[in-house]
Amino acid sequence: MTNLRGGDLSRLRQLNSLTAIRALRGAGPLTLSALAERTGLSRPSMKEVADELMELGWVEEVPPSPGTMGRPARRYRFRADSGCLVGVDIGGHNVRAALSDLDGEILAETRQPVLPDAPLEERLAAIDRAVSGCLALSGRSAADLWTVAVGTTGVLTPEGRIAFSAAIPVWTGLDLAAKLREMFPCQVLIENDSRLAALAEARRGAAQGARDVVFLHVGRRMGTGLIIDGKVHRGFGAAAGEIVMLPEARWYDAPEHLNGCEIVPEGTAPEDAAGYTLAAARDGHPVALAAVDRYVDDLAVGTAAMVLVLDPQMVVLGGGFSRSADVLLAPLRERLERACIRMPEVRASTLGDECVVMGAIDYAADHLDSELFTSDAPLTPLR
Amino acid sequence: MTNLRGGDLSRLRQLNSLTAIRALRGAGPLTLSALAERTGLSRPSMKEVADELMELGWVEEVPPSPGTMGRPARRYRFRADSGCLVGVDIGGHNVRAALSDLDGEILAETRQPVLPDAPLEERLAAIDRAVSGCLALSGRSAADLWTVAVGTTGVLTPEGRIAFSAAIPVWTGLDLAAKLREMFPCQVLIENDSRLAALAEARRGAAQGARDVVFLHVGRRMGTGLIIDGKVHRGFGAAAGEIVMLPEARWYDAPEHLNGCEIVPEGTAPEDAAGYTLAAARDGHPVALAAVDRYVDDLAVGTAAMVLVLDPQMVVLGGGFSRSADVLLAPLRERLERACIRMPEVRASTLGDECVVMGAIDYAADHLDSELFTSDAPLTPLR
DNA sequence: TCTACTTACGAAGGAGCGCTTCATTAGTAG
DNA sequence: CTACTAATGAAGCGCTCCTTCGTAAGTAGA
Repeated sequence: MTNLRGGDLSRLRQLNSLTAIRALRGAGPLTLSALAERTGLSRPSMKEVADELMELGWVEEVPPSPGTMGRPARRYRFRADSGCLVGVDIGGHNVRAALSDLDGEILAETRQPVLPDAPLEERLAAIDRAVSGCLALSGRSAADLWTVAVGTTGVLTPEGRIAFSAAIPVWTGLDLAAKLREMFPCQVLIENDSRLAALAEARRGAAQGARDVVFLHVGRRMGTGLIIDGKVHRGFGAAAGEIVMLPEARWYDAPEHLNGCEIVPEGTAPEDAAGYTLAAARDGHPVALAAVDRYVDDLAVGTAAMVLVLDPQMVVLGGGFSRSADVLLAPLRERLERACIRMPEVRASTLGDECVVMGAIDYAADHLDSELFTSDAPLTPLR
Repeated sequence: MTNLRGGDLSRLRQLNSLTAIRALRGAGPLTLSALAERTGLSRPSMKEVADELMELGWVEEVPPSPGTMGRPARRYRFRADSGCLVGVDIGGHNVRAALSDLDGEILAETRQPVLPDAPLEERLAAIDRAVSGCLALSGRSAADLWTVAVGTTGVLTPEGRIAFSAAIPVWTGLDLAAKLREMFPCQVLIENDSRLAALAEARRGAAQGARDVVFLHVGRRMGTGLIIDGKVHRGFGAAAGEIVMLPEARWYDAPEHLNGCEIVPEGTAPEDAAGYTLAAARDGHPVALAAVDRYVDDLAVGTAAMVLVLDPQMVVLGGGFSRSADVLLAPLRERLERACIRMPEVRASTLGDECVVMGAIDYAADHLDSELFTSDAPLTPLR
């Protein structure tokens, strides 16, 4: 919209090349005729565009599909393998990474355990190992890396520093963007992990197709991610979604209802306490059920606030406790039904632990798309 | 982005024509050379484009500006007067309307008083009178109308029905979109009034330039409007911003602190009570100050919720009570400072009573822009 | 009033891109 | 082996934009 550049003839060719790439990315290999039909170009013109894209390395020919009437048509496909994207999830206990092709198709995944109080260097080394592992698994080299997108716990600054992280003490104050740019000689993107999880759910998970989504990370720590108009909403200072900080929203202490439930046996590890309560509730234990009730009471307040503010199409329940979504969903729906003007769909996450890395990859792919399709620069040759 | 249409040569011309129109709309009359420079086209090509736009009626020549060196250059301007937009604000006590040219420049304004409990027909007639008045004042006819954008109190449905209106009882359940389409043979848009006020503040008022804005309508009724990424956020069911419905946000009864303050003299009209308290607070009356304190305490809770959820660049205080913004801003800022992770700017509305009509006009202009600049259809001749 | 200077205008020639058309080629079906 | 189908490749056309250059219409100064 802000673009005030008029066009040259070459601009038209560029437009058509991009349209062709988009068509190929949307559907598998296509023949020239199919491409021409989809892009609205004539076949001869389409041929010329395709030749150019082949020469630049963006597109390649695949063997014609046999068994058709008439002369077999050439087929082209987008060379999604000519680069790769990496998504990283930096959590308290694990660093996860996944590698995908340029279409976001996942090719390799790794996980590196880290202690929450591990020193900075150790965690950064784990990131390095996780990414290297993905590259090795998929037979790629660092030179193939186009974009590394990282999701991390904590409050970020717009520039990619960690303003504050409760889960990873040494993280607070770190200029993560700078560190990562030292490590990876490619585009580096940083986002909050809940926001990336939200994106993943909106693209491949429970909220597929929805353009306005509220993602709730329910676990020992509460977090949220907002998708607005199909995009991650980060806010002016990259601090959107932090309603957990508002006492009246009753989120901050909500998990304590589950963690501190009196039926949890002495000596249970703190990270397993809530799971114990939720499991007991599933079995119908009255004390556990009461605890879950109090938990959902609190959870519903902050959730209703977000729903009333945003009127999203869907609310997705993710995070550790969402493994017990069957216990939580019904009472949450019931409370929201009473509190909200328009009741959104409420669903459980379908992506599980890989949620954040997938969101990171989607985030990287989005960024790539916007660079490709909104830039005025002509297409550059690929290696 | 979703557009998969490749381009013809004519598409290139269309692109360049639109670019030229946009350049002309952005800056006043321009010479051919200036236009060529801005659009990146060569002068001869620009000439051709300009000729075509003149022929179609989108652009006209203005007399060359004298007193320059060299041969005086032709100057062109966008014919913003070749159509007009109307914005309407349907409130409880008044129907306001404003008429603008296609650039959103306001040419006429009218106001029609209506009683809150007036029958439906009477209010619709007032709308008609308000719009006709604008047309008459500006010497236009209904045929010049391109778009009518209407802001109204109440909760809307996405289709333009009134789901519920507390301020205008007969409004509830009305298919306003259908009624208005009967009345006006042009594009009709309907939005919530607070959202349009928010848009106006973001475009011409206190929040100019900000892309993420929370607008608070503080008055006898509370309301909000959200601007996200520069656009009105309406939500999936057109019910965004209704946090007033959440008891924990403490908005619903907040005005009562001011209305019901004990220093308000017996017999004061209900609509003047809060103003009395606020005025007394400005004069330092301790009881009034305490009431204002309690009011802002409540106001800050819901506001903090929205700020924490969205992390906007700015919060704008509008509505009836914002006339006393000097009394409210400082304590509100103080509370938000404590509650929020990142403190947004907090400002008072600068547009006053015409806020909603202006927002309606901006809304109409946005709609027109998106129709113009994203459509694939070639430019049509203008009468 | 005349000349020099500045700036815009307009016509001519050229290059790039996409379109249509049509003969040719490479398969399958009987 | 022939008929049919569908893709290919080359030729010719038209449109849009570009560059270049001579001309026109003003101002500034002698």
